[in-house]
Amino acid sequence: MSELIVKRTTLKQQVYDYLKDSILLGEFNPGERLIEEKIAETLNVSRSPIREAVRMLEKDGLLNVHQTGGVTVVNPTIEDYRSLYEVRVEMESLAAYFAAERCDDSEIALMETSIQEMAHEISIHNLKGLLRVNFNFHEIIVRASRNPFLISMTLQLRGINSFYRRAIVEGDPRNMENALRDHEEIFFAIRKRDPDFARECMRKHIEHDYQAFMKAVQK
Amino acid sequence: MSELIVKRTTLKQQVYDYLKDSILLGEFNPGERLIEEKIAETLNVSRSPIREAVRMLEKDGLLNVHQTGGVTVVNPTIEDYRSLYEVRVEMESLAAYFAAERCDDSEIALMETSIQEMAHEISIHNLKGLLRVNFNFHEIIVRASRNPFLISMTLQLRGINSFYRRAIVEGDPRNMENALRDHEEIFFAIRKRDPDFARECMRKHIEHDYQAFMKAVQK
DNA sequence: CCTCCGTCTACTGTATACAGTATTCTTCTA
DNA sequence: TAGAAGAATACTGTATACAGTAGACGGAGG
Repeated sequence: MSELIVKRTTLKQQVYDYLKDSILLGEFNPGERLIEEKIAETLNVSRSPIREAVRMLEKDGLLNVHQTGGVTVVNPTIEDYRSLYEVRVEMESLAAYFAAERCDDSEIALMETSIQEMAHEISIHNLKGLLRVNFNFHEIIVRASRNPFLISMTLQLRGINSFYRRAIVEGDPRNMENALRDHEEIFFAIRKRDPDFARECMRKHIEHDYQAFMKAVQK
Repeated sequence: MSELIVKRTTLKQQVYDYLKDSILLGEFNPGERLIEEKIAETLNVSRSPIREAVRMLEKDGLLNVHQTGGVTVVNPTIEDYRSLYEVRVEMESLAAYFAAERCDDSEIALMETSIQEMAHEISIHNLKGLLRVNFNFHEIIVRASRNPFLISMTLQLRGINSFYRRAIVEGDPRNMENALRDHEEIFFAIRKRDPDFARECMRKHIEHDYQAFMKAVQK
């Protein structure tokens, strides 16, 4: 019975998920070359689904194509991150604006829960949990924007952005306390249904994040 | 000798280009299902490169996956276009802002040329040329933003947006005259190196475009 | 006439095979 | 010892083969 459900996914999707997770969790080093045959062997699948997954990750901006064929894990420069944040600050601020206009009560409840969870993770110094719950808060807001393009593009940027992200937390514990305060502020603005204020709060928050990120990466 | 250059492209890339053009030029109808074997036969290639091209177009948002497998050409609703413009207005305005800060003289010259070409295409009522040169102007500005993420995402949105675009021109010839005036205004702002003004001009322009688009699509 | 069930077909998902080209390694020469 | 040429190897790009499944079609039972 549950087998029927299990079988409802394709190998190419599983490979895609596996590779994406591996890249984002740092199990492949930035700049490292990916060999189709090796992955095929590791996962016990043929190269066909792998090639398709690779093409998708390429479009996600997580893999670079070598002109001669073959792909490497993306290795963003400081300059790339500057560009990324230039766009991210605009997109997520816009998302906060729309979220304040459009989100429903259940989403507001989710945000509140997320903030509580974040406080908890901070108190127990759980790095992995912090990263997860932080991502989660932003995702709730972005999805509350009700704009599929904004959602997919923001999440794509977030993916690329999550490379050295753990360094932010490790670099200075107070970063996350500040982030929590930012989140609360954003949450209040959205709950008050004040789009412009929500937008400004988010803008400030992403700029804080940018500064923390840059400080953490300078190493 | 030139053969060496010619051979520097893969079938999957050619298939990708072919399918993308076909979709954007309306040679496949929105919602139409694409059959791998048919395309393979048409292009005299195997299904392998086609499958990879399809995965890329899927990520571009030009093909939808059917849960049972198989893909259909995307068929955006009015609501989708509203979402699209919500994002596009923000991204392209931001691009204009950065372009005013960062573009060099050669890019300014390109913009000027593009405007002249547009005036010419209007005077000879060349629909296809108009679409091309209009796209071209926006592309110059977006690239002048020097932000790779902004560039790729904006061009992606533009791709999806180019579906019913010809209807704008066909609907009312004055739309393009207005667009030309908008372009001039944007150009002056960028040449004056006035980022904020460039941003506002672009914002107004995209909003005009949105109105013209919606009016044209209501049919 | 409808609908339920089976078969048949068309298509996708995945594996495998093969050719061609980078890349690496080796060996020879200056 | 450095550098170049050539062979061996490692990968990719593409084609083909095969299995499984969804949907179409058609016939039997109500």
